[in-house]
Amino acid sequence: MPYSIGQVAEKTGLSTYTLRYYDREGLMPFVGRNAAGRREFTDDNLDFIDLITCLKATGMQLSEIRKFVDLAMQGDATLETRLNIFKQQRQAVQKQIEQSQKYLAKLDYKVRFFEAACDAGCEAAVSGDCDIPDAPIVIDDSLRVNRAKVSGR
Amino acid sequence: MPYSIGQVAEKTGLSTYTLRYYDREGLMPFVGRNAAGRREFTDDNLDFIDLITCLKATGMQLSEIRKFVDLAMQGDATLETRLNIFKQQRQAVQKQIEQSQKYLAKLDYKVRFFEAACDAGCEAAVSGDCDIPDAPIVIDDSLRVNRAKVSGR
DNA sequence: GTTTGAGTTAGAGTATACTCTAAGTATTAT
DNA sequence: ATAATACTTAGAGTATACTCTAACTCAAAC
Repeated sequence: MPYSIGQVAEKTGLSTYTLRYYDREGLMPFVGRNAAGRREFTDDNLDFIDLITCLKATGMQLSEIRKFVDLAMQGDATLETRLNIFKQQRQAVQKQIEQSQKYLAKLDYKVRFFEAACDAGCEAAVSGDCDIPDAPIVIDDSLRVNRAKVSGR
Repeated sequence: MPYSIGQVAEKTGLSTYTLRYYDREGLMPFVGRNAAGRREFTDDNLDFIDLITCLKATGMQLSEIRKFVDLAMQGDATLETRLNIFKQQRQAVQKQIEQSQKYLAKLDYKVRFFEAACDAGCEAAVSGDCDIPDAPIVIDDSLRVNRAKVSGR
């Protein structure tokens, strides 16, 4: 039993607007139509939409995805080209993750910094170097604004 | 010695257009001007721009960053609010990394699948389940299109 | 049989983040 | 002194990816 566009919207989390837009942009040339001209999605189609979502979410533009879809429709002659696209995208995602981990370290530092600042009652009392993400955070107690007497000690 | 907008563009990789746009959008209320009305960036300013870049790159919209900047300009009274923003953003990045790792697994699977397909000469010979990212990939040799006699065996 | 709900298209509108142009001012090099 | 270069602003233009509207068709429920 094929799925209607509304059912696919539910399953994928994409709006029907988005699904039609993707179709218009040539991202879903494989989707069939019934006698009344309505789209009929198969389970295979859903898998392909998941792949589109993966490529999109990892930073590939719709125009690039379109090129990939065109290659896929050409069949086995484009196997190597498609392999290379996936190799490249995999590498891109690896780099993205590395970069995200750097940003995470920076945000970790900021959390520690602002925890110390909240503790001291002011930013001026806290020093440290955010460029070395796990650098020590030093509180100058002479600058402490004992806003809230902190528990312990 | 303060930096001109062009020097900051070089250092940060942001264009002068983008820097002025960010300034206009209220993301850099801390940047000073000289007698001629030109922007003068300090090293501290550069650090803050790096932070903006970090928040932006981890998915925060300029309008949200603007709110954070406004809080930062209000000083110590907003320490806790800012701490919470960083806690939240850190969590968001952790989730992003987890999601990216799932996408990476899917792409890994696709690479293995297309390597097998290239080897067999056609997609039809290859089966597997991409939803279980490291599922075994099986080649049906009876469907092999010996396009290029592959080395070995 | 007619209302309701979901689908269809073409095309307009929106959001976000730039990116550039034009007209002008200031600084530096020759 | 003048030419080149880098800055200033306001505001227009662009890219990407949706998101919605209007007018219409079709199928099922009452």
